[in-house]
Amino acid sequence: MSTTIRDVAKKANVSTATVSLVINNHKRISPATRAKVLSAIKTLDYHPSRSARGLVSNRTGNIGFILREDHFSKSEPFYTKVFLGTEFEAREHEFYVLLTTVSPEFHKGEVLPRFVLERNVDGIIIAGKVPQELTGRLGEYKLPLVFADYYPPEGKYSMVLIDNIAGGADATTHLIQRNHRNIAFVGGDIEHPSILERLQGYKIALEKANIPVRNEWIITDAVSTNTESGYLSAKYLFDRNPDVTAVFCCNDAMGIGVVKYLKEKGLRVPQDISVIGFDDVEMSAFIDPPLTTMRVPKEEVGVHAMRLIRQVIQTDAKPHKILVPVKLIERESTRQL
Amino acid sequence: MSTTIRDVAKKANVSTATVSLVINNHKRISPATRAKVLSAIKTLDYHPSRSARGLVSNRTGNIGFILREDHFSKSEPFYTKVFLGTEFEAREHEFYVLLTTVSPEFHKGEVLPRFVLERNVDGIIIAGKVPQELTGRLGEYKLPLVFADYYPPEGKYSMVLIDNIAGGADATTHLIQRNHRNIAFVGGDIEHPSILERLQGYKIALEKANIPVRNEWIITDAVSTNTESGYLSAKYLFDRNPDVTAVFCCNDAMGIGVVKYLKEKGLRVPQDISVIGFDDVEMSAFIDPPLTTMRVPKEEVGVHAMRLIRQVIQTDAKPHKILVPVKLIERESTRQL
DNA sequence: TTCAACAAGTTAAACGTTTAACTAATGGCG
DNA sequence: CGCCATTAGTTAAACGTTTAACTTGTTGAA
Repeated sequence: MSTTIRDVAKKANVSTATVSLVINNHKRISPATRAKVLSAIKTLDYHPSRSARGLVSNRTGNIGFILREDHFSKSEPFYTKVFLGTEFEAREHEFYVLLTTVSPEFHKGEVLPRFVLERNVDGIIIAGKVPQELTGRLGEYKLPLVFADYYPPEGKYSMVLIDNIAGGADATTHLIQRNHRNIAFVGGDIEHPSILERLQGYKIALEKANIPVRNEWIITDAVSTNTESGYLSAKYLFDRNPDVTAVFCCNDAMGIGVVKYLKEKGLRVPQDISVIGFDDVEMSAFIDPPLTTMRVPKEEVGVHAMRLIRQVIQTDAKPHKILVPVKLIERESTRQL
Repeated sequence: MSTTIRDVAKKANVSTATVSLVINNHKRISPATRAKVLSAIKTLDYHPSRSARGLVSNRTGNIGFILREDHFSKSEPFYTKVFLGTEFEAREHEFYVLLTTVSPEFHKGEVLPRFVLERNVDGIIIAGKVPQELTGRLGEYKLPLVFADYYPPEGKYSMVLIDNIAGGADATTHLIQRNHRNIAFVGGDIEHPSILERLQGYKIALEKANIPVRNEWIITDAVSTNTESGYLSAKYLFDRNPDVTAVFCCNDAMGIGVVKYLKEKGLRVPQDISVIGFDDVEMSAFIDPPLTTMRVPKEEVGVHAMRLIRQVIQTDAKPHKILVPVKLIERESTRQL
């Protein structure tokens, strides 16, 4: 078949153990032998078999990446980009990422991702909100776990999060600085920590500017955080509160829905109503008007997650938290009042 | 550690070979023993180790999925959805998909995806256009290969393709039926077979309707097929050909760019110019006006690709080609002249 | 000179499966 | 009854690595 460690050993006139030690950068090898072995490896184009390695060392070189089905396939390639960042970082360090999606209603009986059961990963990155049942069950296996853009109620894991509070505050402040006072917040699924935090930021900014927080301007009862929900939330909001002049949307998808509703209703953005989103999805630059938003560096989140999981695997360090900052991107959906 | 085949064998009072045979559905086992073994497996919650299996049987249960970096991260989650389809189908059949991206300019010296070198996949799905150098090099390994939404110059592989010719013809016919005669085609990167085929469909439809094909209405020299290129192509087109009344864009991304240009120029869509796209990207429904387009069932492409690769692996059948039909989605960017 | 300490490498077992080759039991047929 | 075929299961080798334990050779301090 293909070349094995034995072929290399023979060619370099050493034992297979030596070859293995070279591959794994063991110190017990002299520079001379190391060079000899490396050259043999190169000329034979040898690559160790993953399966064999995994079998004996219990390190597979794979990282699992778990994502909710609907998060992956939704129009915003948010988690796709997080995944991409993970992939880049993984490649640098000879890891592979096994992506699997889970259904949003992961329930008791459901089987865990196969890579867990078959011990085919060294650690797992969980991106986005996933059902509690899943994280609970996963916790029983003592696989290293890292969360990205979400964290479960029990806080014993490493995670990389977006600085949603600061972002939410910055977005709101942007509107306040443009003389808006009647600023609404639109966010579905308030259960999601990220969204809750953006709301927190909103409140913090208002309070700092001495503007009272009014609950009727905070719409958080949509089922989901997509364009459709944004549309419906906007309808609900403006039917009851015609005096609102600016809307901070918890993400661009909802923002786009809000804009859509406003246009249908005959209100102009930003002349009549200012709208700011969050995420800086690519679509946002192309809708009419281009959406002002908070840019979230998605790939970076993935890169950090991968670094964290490697850390956890190699040096079971204690839980660690990374906050990735966001940045205001001013386009044309907000204006001075 | 975790439970092994030996634990199961002991519990069921049989040899490990028997357990293995049961797992692999071998016929040589009596229903009684089979039941006994299965029950032991269940109570012990046994799952065979991937690594061990892979080592001895040379079947890893993994399928590689190769995609160009820029295709994966681009705003249209086209290939993301193809991947998702693959994942669904894979899960049904106990396969795993290892996704890896390659750089668009894969050159001579560059290393192949690691899952190839480390024999960690049983077959590979290549989605979208990839550098020739890559497919050539991959061909040397005799790994089963299946192409999705692209095929390389040498036609010895199985593939699943979108019926671009019929789709291109249908899109063009849609415009013809609405009395358009001056219909342009906008498509970047004509090297891509899909786009060439859509252009073919365009020509076929025109000829069938006895409308002469005019080369100055066919813009195919953009570097890429994104929104930016669509914008530039539209500029080029309309600067020279103000008499064009409808544009068939080779994909929605370019379509959106075209619409953007037209609006900036003060032309209304569809009152002044009709625009039709291709792909039915989710964004298309949300731009202003919502884009008429040809819907491509993306997940389905992935599902078929996965089925094909399984076929090739299990029964090295001869190359096989699947055509997935597309469907007109009429929205508001086209109108009767 | 002796011997402990170290450096550099080797030996061989182990990882958890699959599978070819073998065995034992049973049944059918002349 | 004797023999062959068939069925149902077992034995043991093999897959390609890693790694603990061992060996051999060298250095340098007492």
